[in-house]
Amino acid sequence: MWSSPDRPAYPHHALAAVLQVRAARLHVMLWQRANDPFAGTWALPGGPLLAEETLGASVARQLASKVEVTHLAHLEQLETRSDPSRDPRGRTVATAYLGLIPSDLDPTLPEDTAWHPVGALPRTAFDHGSIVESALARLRAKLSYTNVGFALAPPAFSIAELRDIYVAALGYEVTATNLQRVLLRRGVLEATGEMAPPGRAGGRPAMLYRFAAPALEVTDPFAVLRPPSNRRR
Amino acid sequence: MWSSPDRPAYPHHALAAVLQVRAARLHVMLWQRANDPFAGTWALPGGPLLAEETLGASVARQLASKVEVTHLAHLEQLETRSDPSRDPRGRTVATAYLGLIPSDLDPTLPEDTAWHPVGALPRTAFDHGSIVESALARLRAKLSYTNVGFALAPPAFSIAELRDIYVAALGYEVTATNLQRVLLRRGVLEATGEMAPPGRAGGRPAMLYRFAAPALEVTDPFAVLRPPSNRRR
DNA sequence: GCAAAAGTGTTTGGTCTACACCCATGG
DNA sequence: CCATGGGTGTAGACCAAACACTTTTGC
Repeated sequence: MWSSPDRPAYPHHALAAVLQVRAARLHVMLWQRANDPFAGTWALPGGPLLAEETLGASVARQLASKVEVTHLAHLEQLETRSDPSRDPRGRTVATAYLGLIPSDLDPTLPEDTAWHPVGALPRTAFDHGSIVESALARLRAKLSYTNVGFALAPPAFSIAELRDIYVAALGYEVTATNLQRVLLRRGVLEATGEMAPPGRAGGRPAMLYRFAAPALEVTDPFAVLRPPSNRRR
Repeated sequence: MWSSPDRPAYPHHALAAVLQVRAARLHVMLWQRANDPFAGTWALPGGPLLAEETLGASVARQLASKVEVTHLAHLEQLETRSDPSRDPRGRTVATAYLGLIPSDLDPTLPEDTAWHPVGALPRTAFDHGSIVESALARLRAKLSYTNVGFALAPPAFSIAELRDIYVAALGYEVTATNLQRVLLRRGVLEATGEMAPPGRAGGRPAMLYRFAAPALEVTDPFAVLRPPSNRRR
């Protein structure tokens, strides 16, 4: 390390707010601290940034002890927290990431780790509660103008299943009709050609869809103030 | 410091991409490095995070040596860069901020510091070129769905002047007519009641407007997938 | 045939773009 | 009274919300 009095150095942590829709509710993965400070409260998975890794690699490495990394369909940087008093033991800087896991996966978690509904968090450690809020806000915003849904949905799904995922993540009602039309028009979804078997009570079998792109894309970049159209030369 | 081999510590830098519209073009403030590495190239203002300050305070402090901090109408965190090789001298982590200065101000800069059009950057140091790109993307996105314009515009302005600012920042044409209507309908702008004197060539005098709120607000949060309206009970 | 569930047709409302036109000023 | 620039009126495109209606299944 090449720190000095006027170039002080601090341990840097990488944290992850990993979100998944489970049983029609959005959950966040937390682990329960055994030791002080904040013993007994719940914290985001994470840990120190090592010498030769980027923050992104660090988050992936730390999460590997919780879930298989291949289950993470999306990972993006959220924000960096630097309040000198955020850790009572001494100064740390922490960079938080948002991670998303498709709803069809159910990774086996370590003993101390569990899913918690984002609407009913237990007592949280450090500033982790407000980081979860940030993650939630980011996800909700991006569901509207990107295709992030791909990271919450299974590989194939009916529109009704997708609607349940969006409702859980957004926290308000969305109709299947409009969701289908918005996403199909934008080319975010495409039909697989398969059908889902009807439920036990009968009903028309649902067509199955998939997300057209397996990575994040901005699908509606300009809310307003669009660039001029080129219909006139 | 309480670092250890498995909790390594790194100097942490705070950087600022300060943008301003000058002469109808968007510029970024850069200073020219006198020493290696990257001697002669241009870098973002910034410096080490000190022991008792937050990143936000650090950016403000570092910028104070370049411009009066009161000139900064807006400052927000952008992203954190952690590539181990981003500084050839040794590992650093850097958190970049976006700063905005209204177009009517012309702070006197230090000798080594100058404004550069974002469309024609000189050779840049470290990863600072790509940080400027990030800042630009963030500003352009937020011009569309927030009132950030307040941080680029003077206290009062005609719609034509505001349009010139938006055109410079967005990089494409915007008509004064539509800009006025969009921003007035949303309540982002309000008339001051004053008029601008007509130009030397005559012409109808312009009404002067101001931004209704002096701080960042999200004015169009949901591009699509809006929550259901409550017009029916 | 009837209930259940999926999907389509259609209406309505809202918002933005584009462009024609009208207004207010200096020479 | 005409050129110059600012502002308004209005038509058209597009998009999404809402909701009625049709389709397809199990019983």
